[in-house]
Amino acid sequence: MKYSLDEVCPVCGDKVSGYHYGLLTCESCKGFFKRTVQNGKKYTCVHTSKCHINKDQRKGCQACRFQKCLRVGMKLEAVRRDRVRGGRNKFGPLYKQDRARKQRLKALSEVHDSSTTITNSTLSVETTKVEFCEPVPLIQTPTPTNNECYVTPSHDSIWPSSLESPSTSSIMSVLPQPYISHSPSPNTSSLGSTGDLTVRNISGNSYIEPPTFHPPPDPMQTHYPLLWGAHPAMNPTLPPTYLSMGPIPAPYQLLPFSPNSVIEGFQRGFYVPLLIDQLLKYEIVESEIKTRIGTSLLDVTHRSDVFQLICKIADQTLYAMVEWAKKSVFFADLQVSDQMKLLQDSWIELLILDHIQRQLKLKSDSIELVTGHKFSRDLSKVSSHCVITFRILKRLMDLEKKFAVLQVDEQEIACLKYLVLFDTESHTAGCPNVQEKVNEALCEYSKKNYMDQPDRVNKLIFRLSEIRAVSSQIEDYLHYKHHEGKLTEGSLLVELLKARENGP
DNA sequence: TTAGCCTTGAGA
DNA sequence: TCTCAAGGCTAA
Repeated sequence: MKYSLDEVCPVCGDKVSGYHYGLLTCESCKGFFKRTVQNGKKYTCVHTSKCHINKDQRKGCQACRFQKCLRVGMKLEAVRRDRVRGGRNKFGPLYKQDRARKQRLKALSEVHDSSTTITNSTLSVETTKVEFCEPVPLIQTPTPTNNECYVTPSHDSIWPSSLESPSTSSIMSVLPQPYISHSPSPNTSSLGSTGDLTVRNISGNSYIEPPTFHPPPDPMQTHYPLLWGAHPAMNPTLPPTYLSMGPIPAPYQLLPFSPNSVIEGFQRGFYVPLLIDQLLKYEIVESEIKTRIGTSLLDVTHRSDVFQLICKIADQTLYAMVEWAKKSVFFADLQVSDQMKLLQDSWIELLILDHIQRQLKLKSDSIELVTGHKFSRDLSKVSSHCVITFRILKRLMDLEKKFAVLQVDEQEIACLKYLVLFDTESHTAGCPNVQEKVNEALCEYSKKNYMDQPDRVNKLIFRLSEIRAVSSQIEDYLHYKHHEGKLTEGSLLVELLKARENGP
């Protein structure tokens, strides 16, 4: 099988040699993944579990390399327990499907080299191209902490054999896995398993009363002024670039989701566990974001304007997201260092979920941004030179479609956001079992309200691994754009991007 | 330990 | 019979 030259290993960027353990990877990552799983290797990241993996640096950190293998979708269950050689496994149809999809994409990008149409209900229609760029190798500047990750040997695997993997395997890549563990962060909260939360039992399940909100302390503002210290206008030490970008964002307004929403656990005819109701307590007000973006970027007529617009929207959404998180159940009581760690790890995925949520609400034929700008969904109009952008857009739209098919509701989205937010690799002591609690509530919600869809939660959880894969691509793309000088220094987006790269 | 090449064998 | 994704081997 020949693979096109632009096929790169999603783990390290090297040339792919074929499908290995679930996806197209290079020979070395295939071997690395196999060795790791077969021999039950235990790796420790000497930095912050955020080492950037590329062809040159892939040998630098085994822990992060293996993490990335899992993150991009390499499948543990494809490593054979019995080590039998040859033959095919159950992923054959998956590979076939993926191959067909790539063929279609390739055909599309070869045929079309025109532009993406951008329209706005209030603006004149202009044509522009969405930019395409390949990611470049990145330099990681780690700081010392201790994070480890290990796998149990494949002969101890829970899979009965390589050819029979449980249907729940997709969950393994998202929820805390028996295969992977991380040593706790040195900066951990004092909150215990339930801390000062009140646990009450409803229908055999435990739900958590919301903790009282304590504003996080300020010491970290010095290091993360944008993330934790409101707006740069309040802080004259910050670079002036951001200040020139638009109106000063006041603290974001967060409206209660639905003041009288809980009536004995029922909401709009749906049974809603109290925990989910708490997750929905605050929601980001889009009009606020729009207002703060101002009018400077509304007249989008050029491709660079589009990128700037998207960055500005992301930046302002991030401000709102930080405020949302800081007021949210579980999160509010964490130490600031833990809060930041969680946000640093999840902001891209949260942005993706936010974007998908908006598209689900609008049900529009085009992709609609918070500013009202509309983008055609016709990928054939994306320049064929921009392979990465094409792939990101395609994957985002595929994801969105899957959410639409499932008719994912806002309660479920709220749960997914929390699962993403608390998908910490370091298992900080400040947020024990949050994923488990949210997962339980989601299962309960799904069981009660979608009785005809017993595998609905599995499907939802699987979407998270897809979101994670796209976020990884987006992160690489943003690093490239940053390297190119296309991102605004001093913006929250850049701050988070750097924090993710460098660690705290 | 890594990574490139080799061998194997089920399924198309 | 061919393909190709598993595991194995081995030089660096």
